[in-house]
Amino acid sequence: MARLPVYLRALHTLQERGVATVSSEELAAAAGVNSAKLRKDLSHLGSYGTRGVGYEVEYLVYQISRELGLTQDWVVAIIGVGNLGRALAGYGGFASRGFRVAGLLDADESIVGQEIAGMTVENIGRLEELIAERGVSIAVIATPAAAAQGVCDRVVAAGVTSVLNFAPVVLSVPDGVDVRKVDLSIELQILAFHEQRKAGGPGDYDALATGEAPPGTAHYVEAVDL
Amino acid sequence: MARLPVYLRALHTLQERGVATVSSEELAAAAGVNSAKLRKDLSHLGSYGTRGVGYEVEYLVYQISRELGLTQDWVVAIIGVGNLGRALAGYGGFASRGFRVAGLLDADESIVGQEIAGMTVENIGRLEELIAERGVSIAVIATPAAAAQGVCDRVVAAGVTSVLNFAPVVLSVPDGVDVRKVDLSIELQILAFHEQRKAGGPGDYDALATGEAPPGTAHYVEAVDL
DNA sequence: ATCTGTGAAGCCGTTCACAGCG
DNA sequence: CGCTGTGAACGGCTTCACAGAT
Repeated sequence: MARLPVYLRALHTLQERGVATVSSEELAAAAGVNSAKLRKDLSHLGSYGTRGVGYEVEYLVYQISRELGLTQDWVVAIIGVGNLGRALAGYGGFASRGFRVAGLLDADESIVGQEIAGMTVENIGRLEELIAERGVSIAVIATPAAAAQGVCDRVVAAGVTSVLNFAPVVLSVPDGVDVRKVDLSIELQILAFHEQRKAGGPGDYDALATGEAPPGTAHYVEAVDL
Repeated sequence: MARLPVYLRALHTLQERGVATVSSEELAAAAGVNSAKLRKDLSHLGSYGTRGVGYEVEYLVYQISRELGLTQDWVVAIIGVGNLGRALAGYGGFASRGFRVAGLLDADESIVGQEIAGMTVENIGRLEELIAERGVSIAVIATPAAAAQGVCDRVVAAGVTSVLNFAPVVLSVPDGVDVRKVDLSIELQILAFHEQRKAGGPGDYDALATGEAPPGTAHYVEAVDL
């Protein structure tokens, strides 16, 4: 379930506050979901609650971590060390607790060799070699769009079966490989859509009503990528 | 629809290649969805296809852009200029075409005044003032988790009704305000979950089988934030 | 009495399959 | 004949509501 990480985060917050036990109602509120949904989700992991009382926070944290595979370490490589790759590499929490960054790779010779967040950027030419040597199982693709599919093909050929893609392209991969995508552009566009609905935003309807520039002329807003 | 931006991106790619017309089948493949779904999605915008032929790329680009509200400019403020905020600010495509970054704000005095991507970082104390002056309608929150809710309350009070949240917390907002969340941690955890399922990953089951550290003892993997 | 776990109902998005238009 | 647009069937997720455990 995609909601387990959210529950886990809420539980960690409770844990820090020293809370020992939560009801489904409270936890659901903290996670921003319906309490029935939360109970059903948790019941799929087994019966870890106590009727009349609630869930023991610490125990539940452990069970969800186990279910998510977070009790073992995952070796991550970040490919593409532009602004975003740097931000990812520089984030402290990324390197610790569960996800270990074992490589920063880039194709740009002027970036290769730079020290970033305590790691040296390596040449993407050594990609296959590094993946094998270090046992990388998750690749984070933070390259420009044009390079993403090629990089993806290579990491997959090298044995990686999980890819987190920040490039604004739809990656095609063989069966058995998981791709997840994070796309700022799409999030912004969805917000713009809703924002427009609220305001009944005049700007554009005016333009259309006056017959100003229908289909033709130029690109209307191209996608915004990271 | 959350898929429209994906279609739009695929259409732009086709446009660059000089393709004038696409069938639902082709476009669906490019966007990574089922063709029936694509046709249904597009039919909600109106009848923009031609039976026996397909869709005219340029016309469809315009219609989807309109639907998404991308024919008007959206004014964005980025709050929190850490690694991630910097990456967002530094991305060229962000500043252009549809989303205009009108402010970079931070609470850290040592960052305020710095020039980043051609903009000067401003003090978050002036948040309300800047939002009003510049007509900000979308706030991007890239602060640490602890500050996010406070910042969110302030931007909402200042009139912003769309928030893109990168902080690893569930923001609570009044009705009528849209929040979208981008959370690297959750994406990685979901990947780890699937990865574990594939391999039948021995590591952890071993630990459990040998009775090693059940519930108690320490935090198992805390959430990873940006 | 309280709160979990869950059958059952309801709802919504997806997919099928074809009618109808070009 | 090809391809869109769409009613209808399907399936999964969500929510309700309550039985049952403590």
